[in-house]
Amino acid sequence: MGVKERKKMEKQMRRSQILGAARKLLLSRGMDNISISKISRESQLGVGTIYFYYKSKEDIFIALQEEGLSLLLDIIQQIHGQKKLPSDRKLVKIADAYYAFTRDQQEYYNIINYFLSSPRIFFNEDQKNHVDMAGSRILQVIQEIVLHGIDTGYFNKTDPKKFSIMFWATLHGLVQFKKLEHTALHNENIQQVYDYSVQTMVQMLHKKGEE
Amino acid sequence: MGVKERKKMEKQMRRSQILGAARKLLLSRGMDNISISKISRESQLGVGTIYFYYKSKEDIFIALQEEGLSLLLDIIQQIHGQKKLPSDRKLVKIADAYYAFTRDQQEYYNIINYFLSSPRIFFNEDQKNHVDMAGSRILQVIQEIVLHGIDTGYFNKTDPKKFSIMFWATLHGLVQFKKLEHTALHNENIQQVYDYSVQTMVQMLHKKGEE
Amino acid sequence: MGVKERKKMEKQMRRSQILGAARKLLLSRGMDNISISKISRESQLGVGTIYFYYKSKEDIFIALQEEGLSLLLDIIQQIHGQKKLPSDRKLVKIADAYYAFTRDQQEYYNIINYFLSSPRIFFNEDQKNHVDMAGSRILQVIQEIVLHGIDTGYFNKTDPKKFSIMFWATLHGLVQFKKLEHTALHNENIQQVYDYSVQTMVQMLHKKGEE
Amino acid sequence: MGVKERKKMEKQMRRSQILGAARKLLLSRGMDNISISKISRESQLGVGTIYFYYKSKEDIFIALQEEGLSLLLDIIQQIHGQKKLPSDRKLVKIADAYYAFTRDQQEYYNIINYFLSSPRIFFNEDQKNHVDMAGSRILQVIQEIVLHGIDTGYFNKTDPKKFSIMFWATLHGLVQFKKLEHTALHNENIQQVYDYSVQTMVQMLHKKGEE
DNA sequence: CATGAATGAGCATTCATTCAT
DNA sequence: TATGAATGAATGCTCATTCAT
Repeated sequence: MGVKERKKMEKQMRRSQILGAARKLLLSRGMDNISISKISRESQLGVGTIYFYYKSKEDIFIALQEEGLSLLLDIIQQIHGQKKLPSDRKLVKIADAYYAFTRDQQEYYNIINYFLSSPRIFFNEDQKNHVDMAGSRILQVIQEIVLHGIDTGYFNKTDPKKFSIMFWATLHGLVQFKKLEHTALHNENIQQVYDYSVQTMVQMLHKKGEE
Repeated sequence: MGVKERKKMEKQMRRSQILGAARKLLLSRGMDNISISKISRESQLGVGTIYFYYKSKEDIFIALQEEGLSLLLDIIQQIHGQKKLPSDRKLVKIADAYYAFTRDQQEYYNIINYFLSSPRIFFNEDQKNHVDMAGSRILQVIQEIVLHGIDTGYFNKTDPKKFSIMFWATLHGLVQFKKLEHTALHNENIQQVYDYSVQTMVQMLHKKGEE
Repeated sequence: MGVKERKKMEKQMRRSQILGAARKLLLSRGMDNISISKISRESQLGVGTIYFYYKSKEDIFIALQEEGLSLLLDIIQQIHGQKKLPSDRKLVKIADAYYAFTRDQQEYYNIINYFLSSPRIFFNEDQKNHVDMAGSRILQVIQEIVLHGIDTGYFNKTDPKKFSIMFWATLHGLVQFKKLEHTALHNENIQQVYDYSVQTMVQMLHKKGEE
Repeated sequence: MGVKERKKMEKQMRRSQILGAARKLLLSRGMDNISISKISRESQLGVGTIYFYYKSKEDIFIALQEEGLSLLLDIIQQIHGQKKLPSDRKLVKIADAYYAFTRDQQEYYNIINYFLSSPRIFFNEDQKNHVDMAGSRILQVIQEIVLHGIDTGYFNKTDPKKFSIMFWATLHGLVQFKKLEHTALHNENIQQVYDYSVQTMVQMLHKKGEE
């Protein structure tokens, strides 16, 4: 019995050994520079071994993406959990947290972003469902906040689902514009635009005249 | 001098010959299927010749991106040029046109998106200035519309530049979410969210109570 | 002794378990898609276990070949057993049965064919005797029929062994030509050639003038 | 002009350099042991170079097969060209020549045989046509001989095409049985069976009674 | 007996790039 | 200028086999 458990532990360890190597490569060299043989070299494991634990390169990417998403989700849920915080503050804080995430966990952001924006289809139906559901949790949290704001009469009535998607898409789009700061955007500071946008969207939710 | 000019002309012709082949491959086979040797075959030019005119594959991509951007810019400017159209209608039409563009000119959209979402930095200083200016013109048009709306008292006062960037980023972000329609978005129709978002943003610009 | 016997039984069971998995893979996925690890997965046994019972992939193929041959032999013997059937009818029926076998049991046919047409020598002395005897039985049956035909004065005198080998080789060769039907054979229907050949060979056996 | 021709010559040389290496590997190690990288090593050329001259592994196989077929065809046509030889003697000589070919040019025989008997589909439609047409020439020669024999009243009337296919298939099948000589065939000498079969088939063609 | 983790050579193919002509 | 032959590293992935437990 102890044997079985140890085996299981070791298996877990190998998986994280592989993921560790992949993560290291991801963080140091970027998405386009990961290959199975590089992971093999980095992890000191044979290529066959990599394939024993992950049945394709995509599976490894998925695991990494899930890491990133769950990291982000944790942050967001931690904010969501602050019962005393009013709904609008929650949205602002979440937006800020996302901006910080894209800055501080750049490569995790990159990997999430990579799959979202690539025209290529990387994942089969199963994989897609698996991954996207993780991302869907984030949208759900925002939706819950909006819904709660509406229910308590704090926010105007609006389609909470549509609003949440717009909200998140706006943040997402703005972050991608960051690299245009000094060219197309003529030195307009993206972070300020980001703050402006968040504020604007949140104000939209507030009942006119009340405030 | 006549000689010099002819030489320059010929050089231009070769470049457009190459670009033509690349464009054909882009539109017919997609981004991931362009390689120098394929361009060589398609353009009836030697690989060496390709390299003489474009020093790397990325340079060709950049040129194609410019094409796509200028295509999009044309559409937008054509809308902008409709003097009789009120500012809010213009914004809606531009948004609709962009959505249509991402649908109908998918490969051009993909290549624009590719550079925008890639974590890598592709451009040297020269290329940056040269290329992104095309994208910047789009934002300028929107900005002009917003500004004109404010100046004529049609829109609320708001930072026109920041608003334009937000506006565009939202559209851009939403289009990228399209691929999540059936997973993370739980079958929420993105086009409807897109319309909702455009409407919402435009309404924000309108003076309260007036309309 | 009872223990020894049970051990032997269990060993047989394991072997047939492995063979069952291999057969399933053979019939469903074809020869080229069998690998030890696939057999391992299919049979619910560890790869090491497979190697314990069969010391190589080829050994498993040989076992499958035997299966196929014995399947074919059964069909042929069933025909041979029809006492009332005249010798010439038997030959025709056997030929037809073989043709049907190559069509309906394609993967068994493929594996038999594989060993027969491969330039490599797969068998060690042991395997040779063991395996080929199955094939040899088929020839014996034909030989018996021919011999009986001659003995009863139904057929001309000819070397029964040589004739049988020629008979079988012709069928075998023709089946292999099937894939040339639309190219080298210029749409000549192989089945018709097959029938023609069988008839021709059988007529050769008949006494001239009689019938 | 001289330059162009030399280039062409050099290109031819490279092709035969590659084919030479492939042939050498084929003859020394057998079909299953050829890989592009082995050809690359053997020919002292980079793998990329191989692919520059042959666009796939299959193309190389085809070239080799064509070599073999044309070798065989030459022999057969040389016999066919002997105007004085009666039709039956021609058939016997061709059969003998084929038997000798399978013995003396074993690896060429193996490669032809390999593709004929493999259940796998190696070639696309184009490649198949290309190759099989070469094989079809052999059958045509036999057919011509049979037809000529019939026309001159030397042979019985029979379907010349069907007969030719049967004739060749029988030879082909018998050669494949060679490896069973000491097992399934119980030491019956295949060459004798071969001779017996050829004689038998040729006699069938002769008018009864005349001879 | 039975396991299944680990291996690493091997596969066909693509590619951006160089360079002698 | 223009060519296209040559390169060889790189890719994702499979597989038969071994061996410590």
